[in-house]
Amino acid sequence: MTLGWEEIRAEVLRRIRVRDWPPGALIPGEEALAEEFGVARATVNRALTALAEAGVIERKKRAGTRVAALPVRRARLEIPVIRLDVLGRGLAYDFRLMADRQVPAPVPVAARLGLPEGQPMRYLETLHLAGGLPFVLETRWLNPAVLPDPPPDFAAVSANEWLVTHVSLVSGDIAFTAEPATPREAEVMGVAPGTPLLVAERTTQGMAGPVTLVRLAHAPGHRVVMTF
Amino acid sequence: MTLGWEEIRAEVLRRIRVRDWPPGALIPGEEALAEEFGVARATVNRALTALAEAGVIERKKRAGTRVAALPVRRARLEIPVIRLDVLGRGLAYDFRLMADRQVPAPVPVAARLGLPEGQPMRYLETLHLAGGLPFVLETRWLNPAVLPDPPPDFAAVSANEWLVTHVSLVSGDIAFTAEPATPREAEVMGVAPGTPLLVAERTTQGMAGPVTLVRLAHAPGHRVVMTF
DNA sequence: CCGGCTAATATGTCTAGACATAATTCAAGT
DNA sequence: ACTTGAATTATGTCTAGACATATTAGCCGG
Repeated sequence: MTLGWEEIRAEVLRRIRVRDWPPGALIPGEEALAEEFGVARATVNRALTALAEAGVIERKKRAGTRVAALPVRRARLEIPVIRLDVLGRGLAYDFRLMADRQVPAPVPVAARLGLPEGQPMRYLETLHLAGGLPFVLETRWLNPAVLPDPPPDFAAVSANEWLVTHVSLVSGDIAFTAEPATPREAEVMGVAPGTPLLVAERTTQGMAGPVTLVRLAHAPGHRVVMTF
Repeated sequence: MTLGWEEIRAEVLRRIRVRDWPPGALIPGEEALAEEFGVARATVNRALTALAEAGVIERKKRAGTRVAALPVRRARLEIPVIRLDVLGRGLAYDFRLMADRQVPAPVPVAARLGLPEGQPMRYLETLHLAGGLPFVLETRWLNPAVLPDPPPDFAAVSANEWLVTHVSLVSGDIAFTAEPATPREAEVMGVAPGTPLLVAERTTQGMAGPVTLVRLAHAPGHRVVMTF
């Protein structure tokens, strides 16, 4: 039986786990491991590269490879389109466009996106429903420069989904916070004002500049789950 | 100038972004791309493998490579040890061990970890401080089977940090929720009961079974930030 | 028309060898 | 002592070719 790179990764990981190679220790070079396992150096390299990406080891040219002393655990969050998220929970999906206006960007919004203050923006408020009940209230500021002419009908396709399929998003970030429901959120979602809501705030940048700032206020009890 | 795999990845990504290759479309095979870019197939493979890991494309043997129709955006969360998280914010770190008891596992805890009900467990309550102010209240159930004899002094090293460096964690998950501060949390953290708190609940499994279930209640206003 | 076998094909992985690059060590030279 | 530069070394990447594996398309017999 001949070894593949995944088996080598597993074996190296095992030795780290049983503290054969304790945190901070230097592990043998690729050449030595290749000989030990009877494979080409490239195969060892593939395995170690994968472990480095996972944060288990740290590699430096000339200095060699060492076991990460304080392994940074990385969790991956897959952010699906809201519709698929709901369907994935076995619930019926629907949404309602609650507001759609052209408004000058308020200062905090403009600042977050790096746009001039007062720049006209599309403001959208969409309530996503799961099984007929409020699931997420989406409050979105959209840079109209990214929209085609004529603009899409966000009452037919949710802005969430239209953007994913029609705009090339380059980078962005998400921040999760716990916030008391605003009066508006309380009213729309049918909860008491001040109820703790899990809020995700996302900004995204496209190729041609800032695209959107969106606040997703999740219904009480919502859990965002990640595995590592 | 000769092309490397990162440049090929960038070029393929560019073509996807400008919709040269729209979502759902089949892109040329590795052989064809290799010829076009004047590199070996392995180099193209390296580039495409990276894009597939990022969720931009989907690859299947025989069927070829196609642009992901609904690109699932993946965000990565790096979970540092709390001490480093605080120091990284430029604040002084300290912690206080508020409780340390041996208690039979309550049903929900035992169930979440897959341990028999009533199993004796170590219960730890640690308040982490940033700049002298409450930062996180850590409520931890720890499987004593993973502890050495004699057990470490969690008043000297926080359980959070001791576990990372001394126990090989194999897998686990994190869930974020927004919850009203319990009376205990309100008292310890100096906030009004019911204040929305961002709560992270983590379970981790080691090689020799379940390790710990921990609830991290973050001070109001805490943001968990991820980039993608 | 359908089920199953077979051949074709694109990706997945491996090898052996080469050169590139970064980082460290150590020897000069000022 | 301090700086500069060259040799060394481990990882990073690339090549050309090979075989492995999954999946599909098509053929063929019932």
